[in-house]
Amino acid sequence: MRLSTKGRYGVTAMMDLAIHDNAGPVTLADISQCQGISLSYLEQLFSKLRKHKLVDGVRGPGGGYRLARPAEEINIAQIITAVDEKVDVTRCNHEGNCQDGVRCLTHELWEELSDRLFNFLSGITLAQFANRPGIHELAIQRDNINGRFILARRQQEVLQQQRRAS
Amino acid sequence: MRLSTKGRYGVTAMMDLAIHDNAGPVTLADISQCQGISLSYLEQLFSKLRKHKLVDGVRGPGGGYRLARPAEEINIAQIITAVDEKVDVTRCNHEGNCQDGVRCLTHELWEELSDRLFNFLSGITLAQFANRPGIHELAIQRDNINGRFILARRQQEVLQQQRRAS
DNA sequence: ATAATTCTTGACTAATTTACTCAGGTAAGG
DNA sequence: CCTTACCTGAGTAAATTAGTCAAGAATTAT
Repeated sequence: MRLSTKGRYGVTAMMDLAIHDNAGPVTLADISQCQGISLSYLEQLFSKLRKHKLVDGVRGPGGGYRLARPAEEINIAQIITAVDEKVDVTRCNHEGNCQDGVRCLTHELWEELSDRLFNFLSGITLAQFANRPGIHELAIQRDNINGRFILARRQQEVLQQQRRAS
Repeated sequence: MRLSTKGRYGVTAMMDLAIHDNAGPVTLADISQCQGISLSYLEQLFSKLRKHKLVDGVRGPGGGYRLARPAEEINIAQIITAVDEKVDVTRCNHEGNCQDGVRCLTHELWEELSDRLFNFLSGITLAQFANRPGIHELAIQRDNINGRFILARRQQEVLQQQRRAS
């Protein structure tokens, strides 16, 4: 049982967008350099994320990608199915023709397993992780190390505004 | 996110053993023919299952494989880790050196995900599925169709004994 | 004994999937 | 109109999967 890098890269990148959500679009070049993922590969992944309405692309200078919805409404299962095509452990893709055209003895097991897996992953949203205490501060540090100065500065501003407000 | 056939075959085959647990050892040739899995491939899988003390091999005529422990004490996670090597979705195998030797921003996410996945799979035992109502009767039907007459007969006897006892 | 049965092991391989690269677009902003 | 950045599709090396093939070792039935 494993998650392909596709799925993992997808979630990691989406987490990046979620953390910088209030600081404007994030470029793939940034994510690529910062996380050590090939740019062209990221483009493929984001093409799928876009088709599944999870991100919006903003073209031109100052552009990049941003979440298509609030981070509260995006969960891990959505991301993984978008880039990885499936969260399904049955042999027959839920069709029930696993053994000689009939459902095998363990078909129910796999169905139940898939469903419970999916529910489990659906219950975890981007917001749950992005809003953890200290994660934004950590992200700013990282961004400065990685040369994402503009992003780090905008992020810092947002944070200070929030502090003044509270 | 997917389960390799290795993991699925492993669990399916173990389920077969669990269902026939009280009817003596099951041969790989039986499982192979009945479930349409290559014999040599099954041998590889069972070699691993044996090394992980999940099954016992009984050589010679009338031999086969049987569960090394009660079905209550064998869970899905054990089987999958035995044949599939891992239930881990981190990039770094829990080592925390995902990004340039340091733990990446989402390392905790993957750790938590892996742990929860593992716990989830650990909670499902072979017994839970093998003891479902009607599953033994269904297995006997299947066995007769598939020419596993000896196994079917022994199974039938055990069932009748249980009925008399209750 | 010896033949039949079944597990046991290891080396080898075709096919598929993964994780990319490359080469060319297209849209938006300055 | 030029730079930035998204967007798309085709191709490909490496790894993994899902096997095959061949030989041997232990056990039981005759």
